[in-house]
Amino acid sequence: MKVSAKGDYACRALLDLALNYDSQTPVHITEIAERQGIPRKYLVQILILLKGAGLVKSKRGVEGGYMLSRPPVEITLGEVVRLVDGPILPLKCTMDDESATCDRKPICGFHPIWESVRDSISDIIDNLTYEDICKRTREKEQMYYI
Amino acid sequence: MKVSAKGDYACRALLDLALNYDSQTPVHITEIAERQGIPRKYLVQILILLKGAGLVKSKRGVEGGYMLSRPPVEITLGEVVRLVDGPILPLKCTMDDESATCDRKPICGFHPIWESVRDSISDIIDNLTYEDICKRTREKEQMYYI
DNA sequence: AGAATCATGACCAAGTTGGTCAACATAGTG
DNA sequence: CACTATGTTGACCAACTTGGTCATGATTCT
Repeated sequence: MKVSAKGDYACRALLDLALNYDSQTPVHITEIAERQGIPRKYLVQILILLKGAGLVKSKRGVEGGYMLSRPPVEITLGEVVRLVDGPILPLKCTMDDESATCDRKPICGFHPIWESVRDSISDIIDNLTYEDICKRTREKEQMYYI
Repeated sequence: MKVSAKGDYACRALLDLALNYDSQTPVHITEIAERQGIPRKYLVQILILLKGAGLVKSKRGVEGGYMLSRPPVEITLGEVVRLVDGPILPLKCTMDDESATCDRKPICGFHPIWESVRDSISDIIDNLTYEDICKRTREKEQMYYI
């Protein structure tokens, strides 16, 4: 698996929005950027990508900003990572893409190994929703401030 | 985790040598390259890297070539992948490197998540030796030829 | 109208990837 | 010794990716 800086930024930006989900008011980019330590101009691109995928929606104008378009419980970490950074474990051998299957597949001893690696990653990130992550974050914040 | 083409080549080249380990004779580059479908000139660099790490040893001259410097049971897949492609899950957040720890670590909800992903990958590849992989490969070859 | 904000596309420097090529060193053979 | 097959090394390179910046629009609210 690879999680690029961009992927990390996307995950954190979504967490920021998820923590704000209940208020039903948009958060604007500058706030997210400052709170999460993400370059503002770069964050713009990332949010546009997330919007294109239907994860967030935006509101223009003075009181504008971004908000989650689905409740946090319906967004998994795996969805976000795959959207931004592409397939988990991008090795020709393991791509399900019919065009790129490697011809050694039937005799390649590594094939089932890479698949099991990929599956064990998926198990974790596909079963983790932003609700879980919010909960963890709030717990951590509490511990930190007491 | 990321497994580049180079990493894949290294894994396969070592498998080729591991399958030949019992004969105690060196295999030369061209053979490995042809059997595994690796560009010959590129394979040279990879083998030099593996030699530098003490995984293989070489013999020059007419009957020269490469051979494993340790029995297959003492080489894990994790060792190879980390050597060629660097740390599993290279995200600042998860680097144990003391210089690069992210300052949000104590409150970052993602930190433990990435760590558990990394650990579950390590569990698989660090407990898999080239002896296991040889065995799997031989079984597959049998099935294929019958 | 004007201010605040999102939207879009062009651009860019630096690093990584996946190689190739030429020249040299060494070991075995006749 | 000379020759040849092989390993060794280092320079080089094109293409792509990463992680951004910048200028300019387009909306929306007041």
